[in-house]
Amino acid sequence: MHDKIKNMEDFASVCGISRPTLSKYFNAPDSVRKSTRFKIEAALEKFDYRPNIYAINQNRRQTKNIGLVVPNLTDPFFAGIARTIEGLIIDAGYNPLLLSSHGGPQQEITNLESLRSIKPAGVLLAPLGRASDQRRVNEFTREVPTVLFDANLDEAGEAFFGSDNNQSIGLIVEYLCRTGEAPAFFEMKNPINPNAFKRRTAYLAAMEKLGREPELIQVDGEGWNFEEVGFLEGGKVISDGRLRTNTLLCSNDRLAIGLLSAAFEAGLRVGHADGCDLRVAGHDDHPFSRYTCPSLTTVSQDYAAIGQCSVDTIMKIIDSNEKSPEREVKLFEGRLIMRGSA
Amino acid sequence: MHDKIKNMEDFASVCGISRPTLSKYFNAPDSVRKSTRFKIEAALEKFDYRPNIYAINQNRRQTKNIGLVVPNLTDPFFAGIARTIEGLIIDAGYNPLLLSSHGGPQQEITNLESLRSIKPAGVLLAPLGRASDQRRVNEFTREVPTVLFDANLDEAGEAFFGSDNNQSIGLIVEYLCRTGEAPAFFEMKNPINPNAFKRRTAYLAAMEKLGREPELIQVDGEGWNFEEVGFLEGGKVISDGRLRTNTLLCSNDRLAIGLLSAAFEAGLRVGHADGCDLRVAGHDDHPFSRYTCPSLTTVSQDYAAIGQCSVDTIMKIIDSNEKSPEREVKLFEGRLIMRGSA
DNA sequence: TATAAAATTTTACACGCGTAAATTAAATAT
DNA sequence: ATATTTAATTTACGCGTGTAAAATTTTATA
Repeated sequence: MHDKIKNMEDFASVCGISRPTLSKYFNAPDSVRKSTRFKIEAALEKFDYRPNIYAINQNRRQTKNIGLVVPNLTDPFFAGIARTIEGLIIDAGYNPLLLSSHGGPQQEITNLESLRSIKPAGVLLAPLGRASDQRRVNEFTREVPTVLFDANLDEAGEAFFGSDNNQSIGLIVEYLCRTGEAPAFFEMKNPINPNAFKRRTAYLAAMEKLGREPELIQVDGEGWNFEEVGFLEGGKVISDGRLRTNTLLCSNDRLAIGLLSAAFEAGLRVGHADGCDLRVAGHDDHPFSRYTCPSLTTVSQDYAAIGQCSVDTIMKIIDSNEKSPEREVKLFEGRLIMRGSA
Repeated sequence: MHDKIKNMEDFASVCGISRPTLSKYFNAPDSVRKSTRFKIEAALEKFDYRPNIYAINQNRRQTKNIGLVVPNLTDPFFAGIARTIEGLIIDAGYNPLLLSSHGGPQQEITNLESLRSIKPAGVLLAPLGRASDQRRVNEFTREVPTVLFDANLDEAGEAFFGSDNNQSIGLIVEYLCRTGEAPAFFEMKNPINPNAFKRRTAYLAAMEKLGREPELIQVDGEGWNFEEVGFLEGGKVISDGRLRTNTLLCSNDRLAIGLLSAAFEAGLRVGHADGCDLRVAGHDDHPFSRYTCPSLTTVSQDYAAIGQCSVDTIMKIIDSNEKSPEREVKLFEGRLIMRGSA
């Protein structure tokens, strides 16, 4: 049996080359002579050695770590985005570290703190939004190159990429108005997510543009348990007879999912077919929205593009090694997903 | 302004004590004299210093890292479990590292490899199951203290904690038989998850015990997109008139969610009320199962207990610093969650 | 083939901390 | 108050790597 390889020194000697050359190889295999590269790779076959990641990162100017913080991994929507972005980070040759804030501003800060101790080359942050501790998030983004996505925070980070709520809400409002009664807007009174405000504003603008009378149905409810809010408060709205239109546009799919459940229990038929009592639409194209009863008409966000753009940008910042003079903001268009509910 | 604190040496000098004493403090604040502790904490207020995590881990015999690998974070069920366990790991004074295998055996091995380079004190692994590369997983568990949960693998790891499928399936089969027609068992022909086999067997045993004729409805479909399988194949089963009973027990909630959607589109009324065409039950108490139409009757798994037990056990192994002679296996009972669908 | 230039490898030092062993200080017993 | 025990602190060394600068080898040019 071979001797135990304990460190790069040992491995260098069985390769027949010096340790620093090995170090070069591991950082960029093509940076060593082809003949030495073959020697190294032959030895790698025979011995099982891998560089100590702690020793590496202690000495590198920069780690190869990229932090990825999402507001809530329990939401399959964010879980899906996280997965996509993870893949992009790996493709870029970096090591993603996924953290969830679990809906809490304290956890969000804790995540950033623990990322800081890992000295990441950059961070992709989907902040909680309104609930975020803006001061401390800002503090963090001044120290670590950060790109925000999904939810914007005032002047935090080097760039922001998200959805164009004006366009996407406009799209579905236009569709709903064209195919039936004008929609009322169903949302939480005090939404956590800043996109919620944007969508409310976008709804009002879209209705005005179409010459329709807007109607906001703002319900109670705190926290991130949107389905429950949609179910409980939606149920009240239905039973109280507060609906003045047969069409509801929900601020997001999760509210819509709860609302659909409430409508079902109230015996209402939801859909655009003849004989239906109610049309319900959502926003986000949540993974589950295909399997609601009826399936949910919604607007999808272009998360392939948002993810790609976020990763490209953080890479550019890392490579250029300097803060860009101005904060880049780019919004991507949504796509109408027509299904059974509206 | 203060001088920049670059390392523990610098910080020790502004504290007025030696560096090794500081090191002791950071590893266990109570292990230093109270007077020196006050000195340190006063300095911590004034200066912002935190030990370099890479230097720490390079020198410690053991890191404080615990790997946590789940088969698929996109599934809110696992996302919820992961969150629970993460909290328990933090409470135990360790640092959780969450990785998802995204349903792929290759990714699972990649996750274990990347965990190994982090030299974790222990790993909690919910394996893919049948799809796992058992040989390589086993290899890993021989090198790193590992506790399996959710899905068992033959003799891998120091312990396994999961649900007692016999008990839980028995529970719901008994309930369904008692309150209506005996259930057929709806599942995938080639399920990925080993729990699926256990549940099938448990169903057969439960039916036999009750003196009923079992019926397996095994549908095509690959991968982890269970809702889609439930929807597409469930739809076929319904339209082909292959149902000989009005009661279906699904191998898991996600299949049931898809099936409910298919039943809805087929115009079937699902539920246990008069005039309903079909009863559908699931297994797992998936976070969404409350909001299906109708809400899903299911069996909840005791994940608080499974998580707690898994964490306690890995801690015990880490503390005792030795592999226990025999592999511990413990199964927890499920609880019937009665809702509208059955 | 000799020479210059470029690429590669080696030398030498640094990184920031953990920890065993030695020393010193505090607590307890006499 | 002194001797003894125990706890806290310091000395001294090592961990496994990155990297600048020096030395060497290879390649290109004449």
